[in-house]
Amino acid sequence: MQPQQGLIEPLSASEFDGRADVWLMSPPCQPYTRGGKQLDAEDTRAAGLLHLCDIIKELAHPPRLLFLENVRCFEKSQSHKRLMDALHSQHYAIEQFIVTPSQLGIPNTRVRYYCIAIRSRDLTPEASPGVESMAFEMPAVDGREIPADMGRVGDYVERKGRHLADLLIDRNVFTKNETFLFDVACEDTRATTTFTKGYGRNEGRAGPILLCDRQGRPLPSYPPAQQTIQVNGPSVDSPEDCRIDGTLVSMETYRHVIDTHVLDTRRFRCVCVSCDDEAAECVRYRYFSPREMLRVHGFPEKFAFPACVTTRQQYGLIGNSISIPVVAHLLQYALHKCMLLMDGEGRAGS
DNA sequence: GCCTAACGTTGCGTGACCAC
DNA sequence: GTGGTCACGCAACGTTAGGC
Repeated sequence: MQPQQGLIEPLSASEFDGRADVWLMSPPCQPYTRGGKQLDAEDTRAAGLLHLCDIIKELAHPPRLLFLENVRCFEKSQSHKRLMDALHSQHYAIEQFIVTPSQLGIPNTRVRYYCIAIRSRDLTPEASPGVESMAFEMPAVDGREIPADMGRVGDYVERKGRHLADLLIDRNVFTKNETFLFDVACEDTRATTTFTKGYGRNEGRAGPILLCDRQGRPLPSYPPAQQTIQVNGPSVDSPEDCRIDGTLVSMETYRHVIDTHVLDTRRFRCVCVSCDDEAAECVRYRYFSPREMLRVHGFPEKFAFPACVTTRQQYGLIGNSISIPVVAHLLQYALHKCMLLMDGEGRAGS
């Protein structure tokens, strides 16, 4: 089967019916993200997903597994309600997750919403009751344990190479933003904020920056106290009570998922570069390299962009990407449940 | 009211490329 | 050489929700 590119809206139900057992979806996030206007279903970029919601209701042979990824806040949207209605109409069993790579021991926060919908071949509502749930924990997969230890940023960064010096951030960035709390990571840091599409060009506001020396080599710990004027700040996603489909999720439940700054409260800091003595000159800050970002997102070491893709484009693509370990973990969980369901069907049919 | 985060957005300048 | 088009990068700016 060849990959195809095109609009979803012109396609009819017959072009989907019975064609695939698994649908993997990552619809545009702009209608739902806090960074946008949150036009939800009114945003033209939601049209493809909403069309698929209508299509699902019409299918005689719906996919057995449907997997969807989107930003946090999608779960509060009208589009989400339309999706749930469509899945309920086809008697899917629905599980929803709001999780982050830090729950798999990766020192990075990237809170995302995931929906896993599984459907039995038996069309009776009793067999697939359409139950939905929202979880803030990584599910266990076939009894395998989830890593309990949080990794260090030092496990993901490059330590050698002339290109590291090219990643140094101009000091004017810090003098222009004297009160801004940068997310400063060092080798020992065990939590970083989300890398976004604008990383590398939005003056350190689109993700974490790395403490380093003049050659861009990462430093193991934070600089002396006189290098900073403020060391505690708000996390990227502040804790809050979250109401999902009428159910209030407690702050404490949500907090441990999104509030990873409790792991390292020192890392949000204003960067003061006014002191230009020799000691201060030894401490610099740089962007993470595309390779380092790829590692944090779980891409294999052999992955490489085509030569024609500029560094800026690489930042944009990786910042707009998914966390592969998180998606892989949830897909393993979903496929394992599908296998169990098929086994049950086999026994029932024999 | 101010500050901050966020798979932002928009407008403008620049350079490459092509046709004339 | 000139003018038009396009892609790209940069910088400034907008939006919304939530914390303090």
